[in-house]
Amino acid sequence: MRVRIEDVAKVAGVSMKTVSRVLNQEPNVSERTRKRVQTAVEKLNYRPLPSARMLAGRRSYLVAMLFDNPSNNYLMEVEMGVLDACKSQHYHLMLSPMTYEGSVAAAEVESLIVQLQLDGVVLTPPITDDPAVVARLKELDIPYASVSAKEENRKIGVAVDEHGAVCAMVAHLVELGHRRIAHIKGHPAHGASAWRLAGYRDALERAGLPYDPTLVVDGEFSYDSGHAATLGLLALASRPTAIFAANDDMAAGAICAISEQGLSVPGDISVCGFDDTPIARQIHPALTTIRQPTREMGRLAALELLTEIRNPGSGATINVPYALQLRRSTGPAPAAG
Amino acid sequence: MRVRIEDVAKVAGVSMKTVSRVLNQEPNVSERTRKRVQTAVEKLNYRPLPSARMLAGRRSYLVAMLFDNPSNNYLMEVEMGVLDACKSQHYHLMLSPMTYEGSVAAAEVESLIVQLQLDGVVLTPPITDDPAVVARLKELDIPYASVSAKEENRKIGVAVDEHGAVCAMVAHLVELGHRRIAHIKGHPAHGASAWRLAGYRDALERAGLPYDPTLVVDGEFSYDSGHAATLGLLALASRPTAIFAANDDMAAGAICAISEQGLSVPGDISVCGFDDTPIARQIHPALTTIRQPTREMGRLAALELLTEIRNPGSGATINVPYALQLRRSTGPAPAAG
DNA sequence: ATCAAATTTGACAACGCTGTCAATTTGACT
DNA sequence: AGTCAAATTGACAGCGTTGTCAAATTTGAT
Repeated sequence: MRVRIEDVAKVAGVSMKTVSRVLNQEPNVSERTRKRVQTAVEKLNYRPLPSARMLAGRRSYLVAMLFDNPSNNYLMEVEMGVLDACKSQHYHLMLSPMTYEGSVAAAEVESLIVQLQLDGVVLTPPITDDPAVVARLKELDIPYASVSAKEENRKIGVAVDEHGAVCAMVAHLVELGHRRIAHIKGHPAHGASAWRLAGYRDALERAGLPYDPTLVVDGEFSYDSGHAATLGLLALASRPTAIFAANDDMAAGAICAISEQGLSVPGDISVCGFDDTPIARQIHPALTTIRQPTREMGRLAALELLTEIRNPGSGATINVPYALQLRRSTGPAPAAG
Repeated sequence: MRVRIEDVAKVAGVSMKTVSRVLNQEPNVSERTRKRVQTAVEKLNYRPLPSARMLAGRRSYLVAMLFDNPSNNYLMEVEMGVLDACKSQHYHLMLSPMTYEGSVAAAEVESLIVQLQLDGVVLTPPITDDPAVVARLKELDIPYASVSAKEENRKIGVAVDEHGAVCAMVAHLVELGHRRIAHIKGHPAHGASAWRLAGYRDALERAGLPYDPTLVVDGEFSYDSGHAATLGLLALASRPTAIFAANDDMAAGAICAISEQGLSVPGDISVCGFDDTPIARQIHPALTTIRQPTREMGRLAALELLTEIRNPGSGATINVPYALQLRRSTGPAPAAG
């Protein structure tokens, strides 16, 4: 049979509550009784039952990860990192797909938190920047950590210097001699789209190149949107010699569109992406892109969250490094025509 | 404030116990009251508090999904399905990546089960066919469901008729006039590899075509292995006119290898895969492949597991349908040379 | 020795749910 | 209508722990 706190109390000759005090390192226990209780605990090899403490106490030792699937790959990587962190601190993870937007999502989040007594929440894009959800989280005063949130929504979490990364990428294209560099934007709901566009503009300016609005087209992070956007770009009177897509999927779509038009990558047009998802290595030519340590980001975000839970006010935002992955899809600009 | 079962009971006009019955799918509740309770649950957005049920019942209402990452995409789809099923029955999911093989994995599984008091386990390939893990699970006498396990390891779970699917695929190639059809095998640890090979052989036989061992080459489900295997095939004195790869990643590698050699798909060689992962639509030409309802499979496997937990002996294996996805990577065989 | 204040301890009621078992309703058959 | 068994529902007592608050003990100042 299971050893209960009552049994320990009997052996130690004290009340249940006193045993509980010792176990939870509460103050106001004399050294003598503390010793006695500890001896009894060891003798009986007693371990408190988690569910009973959760029920009686306040903490659930439960953390949720909220997501609205941006990409299976990305998500799985982040998830693995979060899982790592939770495991190391004896916390458990709840996964919660959010299929709705705005107020519906906010209500859903609230019920999750309240009903499961969550100790904290990990947010992944694009939920990181859903104003209703973030506002609700603040109202409920529950700790949350974000992965790649916009600056204004980011208190605790992890982020890469996307702006710097994009600048480095564009600088790489400029170095190869490109002067007409197009950009396919990401989905407007993602903070990343804005950063990447801003990085593109700044890099152009830094290189002394003009900003040409006709070279900046809409996309929404999907393969198809990249394909369609590129077709538009190719129809331009004066074609770009390089395309920087806001993510790899769109870059893959761009490469396909270019090939279909009988042009070569990178011979006629260089293409680069962002994220270094597996697809970057699985298309032809392999994609030049930017790698972020996705899994590590999940791990660090969760770690900061747990720190904050344990010690309110101590969580922070961590910056992780990006890395330019040069592959075959970028090359020297064709001789000016 | 938190919604309790008592509140739901009040709204539905029944007792707490009846609400509990509905939540746990217990028998002996009239359809009318069940509906009424469900409405109240939804209206209040109620979710049972895990620790309270664990404490009161003897179960943990916790199920784990064991995996040794075959592919992020596949895994995430299955996971979403499992999550669906769990949510509908008010169960919770534990994710457990298994990085080791054999006895280490078995020990890890055991400690998971014992420490978390798991009620059941969902197995995904290739763990479904890890003899040590399966044996331990049986010893511990804990319910488990498998997704696409080999027949001998499959008691409860879900599977597609892979053999039939492969036959259909090969028949499609034969219909297009192909006579020299190669096969790139999958990773030997996966049951799927064997089924797909068997399906290939049987389909050949059915079509009255000879089985040529030189046209069957090793692969391990990765893009690179498909690429390498294809190079070997192209170097053959008498090239195949079609390649059936055991999964999409390898098929993508095959297409890339063929293009690199200056040949065209499907003009010179047709290529087809298996799984219909996103990459199938993101390469050029789009891949003819076989789609299995991955997410639904996760859902059904979990559902069967929960059925078995609730009512030992009642879980079963479910067969789900496959679908041939015809795209641009297969076409008529080139005129015989 | 006395009393107030500070410290230490304990009794007991939650916490939110399910198991048990008894009460009630339903329905099939006289 | 009347009977009895089966199906459905409800009352209530735990499950093992912690929070609350009052009781007991110790301490320190006179």
